[in-house]
Amino acid sequence: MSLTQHEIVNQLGISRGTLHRILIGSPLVKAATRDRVLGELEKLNYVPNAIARGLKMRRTNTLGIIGPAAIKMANIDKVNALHLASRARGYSVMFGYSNGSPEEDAQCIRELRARMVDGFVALGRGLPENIPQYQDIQKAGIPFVSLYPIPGLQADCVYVDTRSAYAELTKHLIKLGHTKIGLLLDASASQFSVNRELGFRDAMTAAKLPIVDDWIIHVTPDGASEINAENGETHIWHISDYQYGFWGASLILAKRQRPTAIVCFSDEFAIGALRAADLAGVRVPEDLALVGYDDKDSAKFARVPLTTMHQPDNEVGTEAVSLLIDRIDGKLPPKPVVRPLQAKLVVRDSCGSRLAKKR
Amino acid sequence: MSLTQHEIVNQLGISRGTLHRILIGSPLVKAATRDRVLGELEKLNYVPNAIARGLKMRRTNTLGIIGPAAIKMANIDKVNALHLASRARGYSVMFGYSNGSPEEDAQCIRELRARMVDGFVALGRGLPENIPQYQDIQKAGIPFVSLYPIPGLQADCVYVDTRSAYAELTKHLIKLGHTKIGLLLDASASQFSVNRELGFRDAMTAAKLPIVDDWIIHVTPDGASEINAENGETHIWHISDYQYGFWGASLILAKRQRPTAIVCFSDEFAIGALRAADLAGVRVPEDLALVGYDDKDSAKFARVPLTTMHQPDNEVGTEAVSLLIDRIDGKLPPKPVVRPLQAKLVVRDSCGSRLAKKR
DNA sequence: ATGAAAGCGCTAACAC
DNA sequence: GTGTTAGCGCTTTCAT
Repeated sequence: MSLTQHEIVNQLGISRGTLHRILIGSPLVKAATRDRVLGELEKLNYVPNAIARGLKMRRTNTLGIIGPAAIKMANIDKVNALHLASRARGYSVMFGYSNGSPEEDAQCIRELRARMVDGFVALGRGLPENIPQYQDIQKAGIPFVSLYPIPGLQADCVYVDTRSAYAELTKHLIKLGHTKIGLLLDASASQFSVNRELGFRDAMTAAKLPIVDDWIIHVTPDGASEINAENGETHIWHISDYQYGFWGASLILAKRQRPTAIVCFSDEFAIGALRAADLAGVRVPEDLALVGYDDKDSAKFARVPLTTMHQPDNEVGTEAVSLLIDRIDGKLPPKPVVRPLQAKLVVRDSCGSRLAKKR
Repeated sequence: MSLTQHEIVNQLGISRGTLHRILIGSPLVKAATRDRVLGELEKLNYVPNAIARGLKMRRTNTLGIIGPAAIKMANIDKVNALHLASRARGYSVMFGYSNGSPEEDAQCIRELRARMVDGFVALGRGLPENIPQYQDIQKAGIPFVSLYPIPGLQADCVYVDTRSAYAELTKHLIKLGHTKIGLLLDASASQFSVNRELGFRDAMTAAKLPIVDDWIIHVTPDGASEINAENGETHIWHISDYQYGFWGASLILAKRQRPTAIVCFSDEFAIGALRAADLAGVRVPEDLALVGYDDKDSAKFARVPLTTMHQPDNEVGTEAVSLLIDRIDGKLPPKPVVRPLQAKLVVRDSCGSRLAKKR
C-alpha cells in the first residue's frame, strides 16, 4: 500500500491541514515549510489515494462509457479518441461492457454508478431498446452525453451526421453517372441504419432517381433480406461486418436486375461486398461501384481502395469529453447542447471516378 | 446521488449492523426483518457505493490494464476477452492509456494505483523500455500478470507462444516446397518481433534452409515517405500495420533476388503486402506465398484469403484474469505461474496449398 | 438477534 | 500560518 497523509504528517512533523494546503498549492504556507515538504514528498514518492478523495469530494474524475460492446472493433477509433481526450483533461475512463441486452446494459450502468463515475458517454449500437437505461441516467441527474442522436431523449449530443454523410456519398455516385444504386445495411433498427437510409433516400429523391426496394438490403445474420425480429441471438454482433457485407452483396448480385453501384454500411461491409463481387466475377468498379463509410485503415488497402467517408473521430472524442466535463462542472445552461459534425468524402478507386477520368 | 445505508437505516428503523448482515446474507437476522428489508431495498433500488466499499475493504474489484496503446486495434480481441472474463468474475477494468513512453507509462500506473486497482495485466507492445515500470509494480507487491514473457521479470504470465507459432507457420511453407522464404517484421525490439524471428529461424534451421538477410525486413516508419502527421497523429504507432506491411513487401519485391514466400508480422502486414504484390504485378499465391498471424476477421475476406495462425484470445483472457484474481485472493504459492498457450494454423489460400492440391 | 462505534485516506471548515 | 476536527459511505469488532 502507498503512503498516507497521516504517515507523512507524522514523519515530517507538520499537520494534515498544512500538508493539504501544500498539496493544493495554497499560498497560506510558509515558503520554507512548503519547499521542505515538497522535497520530501518527491523523495517519498507520495501518490494521493484517489478512492478516498473521490469519496470525500463526491467526484472521482472518472467517465463511464456505455453501450453494447462499446469496444467493438467498429468503435475502436472513437474509443481511442475518448480515452485520449479524457486523459488530456485529467479524467480516467471505465467501460460498461455489456452484450447489448437491456438487462446487462442496466447492470453495467449500475456498476458504473456504484463506482461514482462523474458522467456517462453513450457510444452504442443506436438500438431503441437501450433508451430507457439512458433515461434513467438522466433522471438521476448524472451528466450524460451521447455520440448519436437518441430519439425521445433531450440530451447533450456530439455526433457525426450520418444522414447527410450518406446523402453526400450517394450524390457522389449520382454525379458519376450512376442511376441504379443499391444500399447495404445492418438489419437492426439502429439509428445508424435508419439515418444512413434516410440520407440515401434524400439524395436519390433530390436527383429524381428511382429507389428500388430490391436493392435495399437489410442484412440479417442468416443472410436473408428480411428483418428477423425474433432472432433472439444475443451475440449477433460477434458476426463480422465483413461477413454481413459479403452476404448482402451476394444477395443483390443474385437478383435478375442489378444496380451499378452499392452504398455500404461501413468499410467492412464494402470489403465483404468486394469479395462477393470478386467471387461472382463482377468487376469493381467497372461493373459495380462500391462505397464504404468510416475510412478505416483497411479501406486504403482493400483490393480496390475504397471511396468512403472519413469521420472526425478525434473531434468527436474531444468535443464529447469537453462537453461532458463542462456539464459535470456545472458550466453549462440546462438546455442540452447538440453538436453535429460532418464526415468528409474520401475518393479512392472503388467508386470508379478515377476510372472515369482515365477514359 | 444514490441512497446510502444511513438513509435506509433511518427509513426502515433498523441499525446499520442489521442492514449490513442482511446485505451479506448472514443468517443472524430474524427472517421477518430480513424479508421486509429486502423487499424495501428492492423498491428503493439501493445500490451500494463501491468507492466507499473499496476504501474500507482496501479492495476495489477493479483490474488495471496497462501497456502502450492498450486498446490499439491489434489488441482489440485480447482486450475484449479480458473485459468479458473480468466481468464474469465480478471485476471491472480500467485502462492506463499511454503513448508508450516510459514517462506516460509510469504516469498511467500511478493513476491506476491511486485508484486502488487490485491488480495489473500488462498487454503492451513488448518493448524493453517498459520493463522498469512493471518491476515497480511487482516491488510494490501488487499482483501482476503479463500477456507476454518479459525478460528479466519473474512474473505470472499467460501468453501465446509466438516463437513456436512462427516455427509452425514457416514449417507449413517449407512443407509446401518453399525454400526461399522471407520475413516481414516490426522494426521495434519488442518481444513480439524477437520471438517471431526466433521461431522463423528455428524452422529454417531445422530444415537446413538458408536464411537470407536480404529477405528479413524490420520495417521502420521512415521506410517510406508519408507519415500521418495531418491528423495530429504524432506517434509512430498510429501508422497502420497495413502500411508497414505494404512498405516492407515493396522493399522485398524490389530486390534482385526475390523469395517465393513471406512470413508476415500480422494479418494486417500480410494484407498490406498483398496490396504491394498486386500493384507490382506479382501473383499471390502463384508467384509469392504470404502468411499472416492473428486470424482477424479481415484475414478471411482479404483478396486472397489469408493462411494465418489463430490465437486463443478468449483463453488468454480467461486464464490471465483467473490467474490474477487467484493471486489477488492469495490462493497461489509465491512461485510465478507461467502458462504458454498455442496458436493454431488456419490454412486458406494465400500460402498456395490449395493451389498445390489442384495441380 | 441487534446496536454502537471506530476507522479506511482524504478534504474543508473552523479554531488558534 | 498552522493545527484540529468532522465527516464522505461502508465494514467490522465489540457490547448488549
